[in-house]
Amino acid sequence: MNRKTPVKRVRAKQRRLSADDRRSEFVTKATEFFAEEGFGGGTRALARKLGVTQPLLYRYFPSKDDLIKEVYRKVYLEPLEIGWEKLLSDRSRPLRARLQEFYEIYTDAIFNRKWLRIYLYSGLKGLDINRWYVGMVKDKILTRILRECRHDAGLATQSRPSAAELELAWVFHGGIFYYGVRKYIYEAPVLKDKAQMISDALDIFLAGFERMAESATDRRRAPVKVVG
Amino acid sequence: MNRKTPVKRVRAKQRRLSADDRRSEFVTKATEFFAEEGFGGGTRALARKLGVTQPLLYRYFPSKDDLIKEVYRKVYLEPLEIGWEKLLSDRSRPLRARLQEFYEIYTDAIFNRKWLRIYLYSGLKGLDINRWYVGMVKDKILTRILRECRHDAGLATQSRPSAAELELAWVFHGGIFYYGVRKYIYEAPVLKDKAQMISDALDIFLAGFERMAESATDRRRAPVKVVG
DNA sequence: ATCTGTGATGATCGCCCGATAAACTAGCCA
DNA sequence: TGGCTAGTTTATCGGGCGATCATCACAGAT
Repeated sequence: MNRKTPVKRVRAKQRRLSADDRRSEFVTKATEFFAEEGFGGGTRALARKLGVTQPLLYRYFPSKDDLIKEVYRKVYLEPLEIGWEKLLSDRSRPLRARLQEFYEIYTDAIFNRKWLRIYLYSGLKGLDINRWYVGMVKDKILTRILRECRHDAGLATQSRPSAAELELAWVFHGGIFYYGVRKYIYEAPVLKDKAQMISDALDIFLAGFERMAESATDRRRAPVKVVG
Repeated sequence: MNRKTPVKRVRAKQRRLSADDRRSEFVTKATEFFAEEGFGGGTRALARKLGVTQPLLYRYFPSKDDLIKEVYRKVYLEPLEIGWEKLLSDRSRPLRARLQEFYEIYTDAIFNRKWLRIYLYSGLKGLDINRWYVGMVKDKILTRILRECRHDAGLATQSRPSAAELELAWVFHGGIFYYGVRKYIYEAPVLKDKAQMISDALDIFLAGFERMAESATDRRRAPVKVVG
């Protein structure tokens, strides 16, 4: 911004940061704060963490709710910067390798205490942005994965995935997601090697999909149902 | 319970319930209340829901925290009344049928808005009872399932499950659990037929376990790892 | 009918919360 | 140097919170 200061740059300014920098710094720290304390955490405690006084927050954000909304925006948009669309759909590479790489990168982005906690808090509040995210996972990740699986199995890729297919993908996706919850929310011991967990989960998902595809090809029936 | 009342039982008492009944009624309603509002919900609003005044709560519970603890106890112990130990270990029935029935009953017990919300709230707070429950799922459910799987595959059942086996079971279990989260927390559309979801998930889990067991029998190697 | 113990309430305390207004202060330009 | 403006703090308000206490109301014993 308006940063001239031709000379005398010697002493860095200790406070008085530019408004934009200050704002984004506040949002970043507020994200960590609310991740730990929940959104019931007080503005005074937050200000203490920021090293400023509480009323100063209200110079940058009209209300606590507005600050919280910015926290959501930041957190929810973070993992979207990966650009997974191309990664998943790049048919010059084997499907399994694409899926393995995608889930390694995706979980690198969301498997941390901060992201998972804010995600769960907002999910419990039933916020629109949470519903939006879940819908996006369905449309941009699971549907895409299923289309690639169908292509790989030599099936038609036009039609939308069946409800049973989608559920299979959700259970697979949720199983991986729950690894992060166990590790960072429950703080329970998990298999150290995240990549191997993904690999094993992929094994059984792909095997399951093939099986479902076969039984759907042989005759037009619902997937195997062998309840005793 | 000094409940004599030899005659005159005609008119049921409209208020003035016995202390124990009142207490458990409070805990039940408080569970619903905190499930919706979170534990930040106020005692006044809770009392309004109960149809009494706020100070009355303090006649039955020394503090809000004590009431909350009773809510936890009630919620966490609820699904344990099933008696799954025998169900899972009854080798007179086929393994798959046992697992199918167990997960249908277990999810009947925990897949509701109340249970899942309280569980997630307490998980985010990092409460001991939550850690205890996660450990119990591991020891009493997953380890047992894996032992039965090993028995079914003709493997030794003495040794504790390997970390990779446990992770496989966790991903499977977590995938099913996440179905409930999607339905009752995110309120997202899910496959209507819960039993079929369980059946499909079981298919791929059992197939995955067999595969892992085979590769572990052939040579003592880690499960297939086919990253391209 | 009166007494007594307990279920239930009204009034209130001290505290912390989100938010506001006024006062102060540091950097910028004439 | 003397303002002007924007960043920051001090003081404070109204309100809701958890919790307490004195008081009221009612069922059962006498």
